[in-house]
Amino acid sequence: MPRLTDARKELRRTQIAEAAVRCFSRNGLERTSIADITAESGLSAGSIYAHYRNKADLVRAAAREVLAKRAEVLGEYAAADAPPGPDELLSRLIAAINPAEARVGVQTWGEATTDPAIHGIVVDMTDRMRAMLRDCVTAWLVTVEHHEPAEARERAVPIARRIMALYQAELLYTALRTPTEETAS
Amino acid sequence: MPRLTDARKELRRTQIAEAAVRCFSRNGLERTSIADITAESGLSAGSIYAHYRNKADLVRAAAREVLAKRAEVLGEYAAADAPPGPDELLSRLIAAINPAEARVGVQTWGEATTDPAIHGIVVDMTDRMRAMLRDCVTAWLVTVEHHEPAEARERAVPIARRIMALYQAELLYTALRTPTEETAS
DNA sequence: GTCTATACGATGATAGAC
DNA sequence: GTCTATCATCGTATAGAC
Repeated sequence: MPRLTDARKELRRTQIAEAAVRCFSRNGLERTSIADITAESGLSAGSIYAHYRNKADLVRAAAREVLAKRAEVLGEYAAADAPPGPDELLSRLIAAINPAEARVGVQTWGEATTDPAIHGIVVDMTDRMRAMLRDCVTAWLVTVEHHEPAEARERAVPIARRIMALYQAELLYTALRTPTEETAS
Repeated sequence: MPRLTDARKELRRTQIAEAAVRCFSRNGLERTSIADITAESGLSAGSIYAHYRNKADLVRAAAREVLAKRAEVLGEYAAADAPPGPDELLSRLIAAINPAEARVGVQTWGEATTDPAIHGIVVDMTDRMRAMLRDCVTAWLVTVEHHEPAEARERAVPIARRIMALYQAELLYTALRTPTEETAS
């Protein structure tokens, strides 16, 4: 198996997915047509269908990309030497919010209410983020607040849940209050 | 102007809108076709278009209905003699959440990120709910906590904002964790 | 792998009878 | 006002050349 070819293939896939995300951010998941994505990516319909089975497949990939990027930011904080406290953690998460991705994120929530595939992705990513937040808070409770590890792990759960909730609300706020940017051309 | 006729007309409108909400709850805003709504309401396409200019108009009406119902529940608490504290207030709001309406609510968030009309409705209703929460908390601060009215009004703002955020997160949680009910037939 | 051109299906909306 | 039947449009997906 030629790995180089695989790498190029994957590169094209993300190129298409990123163009799709820009379209979604502007026009929404369903209102975006394949024609819109061809215009945004510079590729053709045939090329897109060579990389994705159908539109739903592309939407799933785009959803994963957006949510994974959010989780990634969080992962960096979790691995930091000096774990930030709950307030600081929330502040940093909020500061890292990108308006365009926030819009697609909220659109993903809406789609998840009816589409099982998207639902799975959203629930999975949300659970993963919450687990990372819990680990982050646990580390803070132990290192800075000098709690016992067992007790810290226990107390971290509701705190992480609260941070997640406030973060989601802020994401919604950003998605609704930030004007859609025009096409960069 | 015959008022009776107007009343009947309005009744039909809500009948259609309620059928639409049930469809939206199952299949989403965009995936629901006019045919779906005719099946659910028992009416015909022609009849629906006699009451709504187009599908977007119907979606707007449905969005308003769902959000207004949520605001209505809150209004009752605000008018109560013994104003509930922040925690109690949030608990009651959460207890009043209806899974089907939660799903449609989250769908409207997604739609609001790209549709100006829906955006206006959502922002308007959110602001209105937050204002009611603020009044509710203010009343509690004055009556139960014996704060000065002026100070209470000041301190109520961030508290109301926090309640709203946690409520929205809970709404999302319900929308995603509650299975879609089958068609009642 | 990528393009152009096209087939096919779905859906929003309308016309006209009752 | 409500129905049935129909139209026109749009968008996904494919076929076939390069």
